[in-house]
Amino acid sequence: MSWRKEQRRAERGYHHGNLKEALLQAALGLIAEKGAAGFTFADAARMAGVSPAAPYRHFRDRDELLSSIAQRGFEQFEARLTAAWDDGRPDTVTAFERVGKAYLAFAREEPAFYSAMFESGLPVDANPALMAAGERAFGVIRAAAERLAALTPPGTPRPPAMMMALHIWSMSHGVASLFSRGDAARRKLPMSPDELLEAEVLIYLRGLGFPIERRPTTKTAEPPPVPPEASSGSASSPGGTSGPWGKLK
Amino acid sequence: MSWRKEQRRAERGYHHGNLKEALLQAALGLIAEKGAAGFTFADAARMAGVSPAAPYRHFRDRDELLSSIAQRGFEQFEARLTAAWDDGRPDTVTAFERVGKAYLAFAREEPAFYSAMFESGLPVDANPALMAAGERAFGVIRAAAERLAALTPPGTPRPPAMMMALHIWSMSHGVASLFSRGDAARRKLPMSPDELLEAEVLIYLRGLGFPIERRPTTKTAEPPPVPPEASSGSASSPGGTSGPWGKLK
DNA sequence: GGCTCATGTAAAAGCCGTTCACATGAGCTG
DNA sequence: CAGCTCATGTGAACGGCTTTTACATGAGCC
Repeated sequence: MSWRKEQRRAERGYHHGNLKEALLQAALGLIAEKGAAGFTFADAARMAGVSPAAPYRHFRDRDELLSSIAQRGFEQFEARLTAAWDDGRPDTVTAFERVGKAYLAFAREEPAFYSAMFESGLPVDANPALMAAGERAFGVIRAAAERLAALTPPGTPRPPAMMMALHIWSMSHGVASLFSRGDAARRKLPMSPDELLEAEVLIYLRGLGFPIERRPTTKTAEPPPVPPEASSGSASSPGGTSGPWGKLK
Repeated sequence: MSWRKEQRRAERGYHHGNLKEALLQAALGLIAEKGAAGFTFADAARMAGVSPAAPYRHFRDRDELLSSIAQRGFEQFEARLTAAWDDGRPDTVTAFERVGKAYLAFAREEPAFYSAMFESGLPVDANPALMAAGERAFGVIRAAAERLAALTPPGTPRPPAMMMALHIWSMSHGVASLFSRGDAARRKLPMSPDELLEAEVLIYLRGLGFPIERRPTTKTAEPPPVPPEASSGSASSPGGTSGPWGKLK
């Protein structure tokens, strides 16, 4: 019955060699499976083949492991947002849209990180490193908003970039939390979360004075804001998703 | 040492008389204090002065108690949104703004309910009654969006009301989750969550073609969209909060 | 007055987080 | 290579939580 543990130990010796990393990986899998709340320190230890007390050599407590994962999550999040922004290429609005998509994609594809980052109830402000990592991720959005704000058409007042960034963040986060995760994703929607967010952002930008076309067919001087690869996984809108609400009504 | 328990029992007899309600109230307080994750079935029992097994006579398990609270929360949420909407009085845009404010106010003033509703990780779709209650609350936003959509100025295409409702919901939820709750509320912001959401919604509506003034001073035919009572608790914008971004920049 | 059944209790099993004394062996030092 | 040290892992134990089970109580009804 317990030969398994002996076997494990025979395979790897008394010392694990890379327990910290193994625990992080195990936790990541467990959180993805059962959520940040359901994740268990003991389970992670079991999965790594060590005793329940072993993790305490690498993390002060369960929360510190969770924080470590959240921090890694923010770092990967920042990297993905930065890649999506691509310094505003090929044009600012297109890149901006891509950042929003990347936000949703991250929430969808990295549920464990997302969960640790936003749904674990961790005291963010108690951990400076964690807060800084989150700040850096938000910095990508803010930088993009700054570039976008500088682009407001002449004649229209220039919105504060910080406010724009906070608006975009709240839209992305709202859509991700409500429609792009877990059970909520199964809600009946007239459009995909990606399309929903895209329309939302485009309408918002038009409200700021940006010349966004109202229908997929009519175009302005700017190139179409959605690159081809972004249409993957989208069930509706065969006419394209470049307008604020595609072919809907 | 244990005379307390005896005393309790002496006060109320062997049977509690209203344990279910007492447990719900106790849980509400505990969740407000320590979050939905930190709340404990045993604690609620202790607070009600009964043994740890007693709650099982009224709730299948801890999750069912949590679900009950979430359901009540959605009902109160719906009531508050309905009151804020006030059937679109005195004008549609004003009432619409008030609904957004009510969303944030609920998140702020009823942290326990909000926590159970949106942060507890409950399997919403597994509980039809809970899902229905949530649907009814969202119905208020949808109804408001329908009225607003019917008001789009002539010449501009009419947006799908459902999409508008989802957009408004995601904005409200995003702002509430990120800036209006717990530690996140302590983040340094250039404006209050209320102002942030108000500006966001107004810019969005302008993007849909609604004639929203760009500055507090310039007015259109519609009355100012913010009633006096809404400015309470707002630290900045002495010039009023009626413009999409007040006196900022 | 006596029955019944909803409601509460005590005890126990199984899990988890956390701590502590102790075991192991990797790597340095001479 | 011998021996020492210290990081890393173990086992046992404590208290707390959830949930189940057998038993106790007494409110309401005939």
